[in-house]
Amino acid sequence: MTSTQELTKNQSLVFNALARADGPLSAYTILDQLRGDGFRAPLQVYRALDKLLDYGMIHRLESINAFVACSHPHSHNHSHGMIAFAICEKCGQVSEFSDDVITGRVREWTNSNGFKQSKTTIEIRGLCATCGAA
Amino acid sequence: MTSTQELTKNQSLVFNALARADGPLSAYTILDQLRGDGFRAPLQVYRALDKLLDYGMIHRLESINAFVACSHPHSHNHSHGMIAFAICEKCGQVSEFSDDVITGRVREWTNSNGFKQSKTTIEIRGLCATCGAA
DNA sequence: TTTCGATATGTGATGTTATTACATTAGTCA
DNA sequence: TGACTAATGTAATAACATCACATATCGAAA
Ligand SMILES: [Zn+2]
Ligand SMILES: [Zn+2]
Ligand SMILES: [Zn+2]
Ligand SMILES: [Zn+2]
Repeated sequence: MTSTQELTKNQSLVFNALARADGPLSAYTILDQLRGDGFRAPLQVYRALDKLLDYGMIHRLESINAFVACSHPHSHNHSHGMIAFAICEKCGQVSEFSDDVITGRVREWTNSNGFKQSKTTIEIRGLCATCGAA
Repeated sequence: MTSTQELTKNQSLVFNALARADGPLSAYTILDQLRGDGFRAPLQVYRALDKLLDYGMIHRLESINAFVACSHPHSHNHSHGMIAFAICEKCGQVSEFSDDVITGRVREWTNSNGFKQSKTTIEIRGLCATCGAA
């Protein structure tokens, strides 16, 4: 499979739920939203999420146990660096960005410590500009 | 309270469990270790963990739902920057470090985006030097 | 076209992590 | 003492995730 996927029925349903949401969703929230489409069990959601993560179409936010559609439309890969997420704890808005300096510093640390990195999580929690101004 | 704490009985028990462990522990693993000391319920552990987190004596590893004693002995605060963790997925070893450049870049992003940061998670998962060599 | 293997799906049960709600106990300080 | 706060005990429940097993779908090889 290439980076542009032919999604299965369940994968499409889960991806569309995330794509139309205005923020991250938990697996169980997705399940509830898709009950009308025949979803009955958590595993139907988790299996689709796993594939979508593989394909790079969504991200998992470790610090809030939730999932979000990738905000880089039509380019479902981040080959050039680690991704950071800024998560608003009030409205749920998630901003995704990549910073080469951060990526480089992490690589320097892992290289000089012999650590073989497989996945890196960078999540900033706080208040977005809108919510912080209120 | 200052940064050097007089811990309560439960807080001491939980902290000591983490301090003597060779890696991160889940709340329920701590609970099981402390049953002999009279612990019966998860809340006894979670309440102690919350306080120890407040005091900066332990850290929560969001990506593995586990807790680890701070590896900076006798200086339970990290006032000068964000902390990153390198977590070995084979042996569980956790290395804690702080990088001013990373901290600075995150601050630059939040400042220029009006984002009011409250807590930042940086977790690198992979294989430590020992496990990666095997 | 039949057979086979790989992938996807359906479903119930179970495992793991964390919180709510309420009662009780222990220290602190007018 | 009485009033207040912090800490603790306990049961129940909520929230998140996986296991085990059965069934279905699809494409390639024979
Ligand atoms: Zn993305
Ligand atoms: Zn917001
Ligand atoms: Zn620390
Ligand atoms: Zn290791």
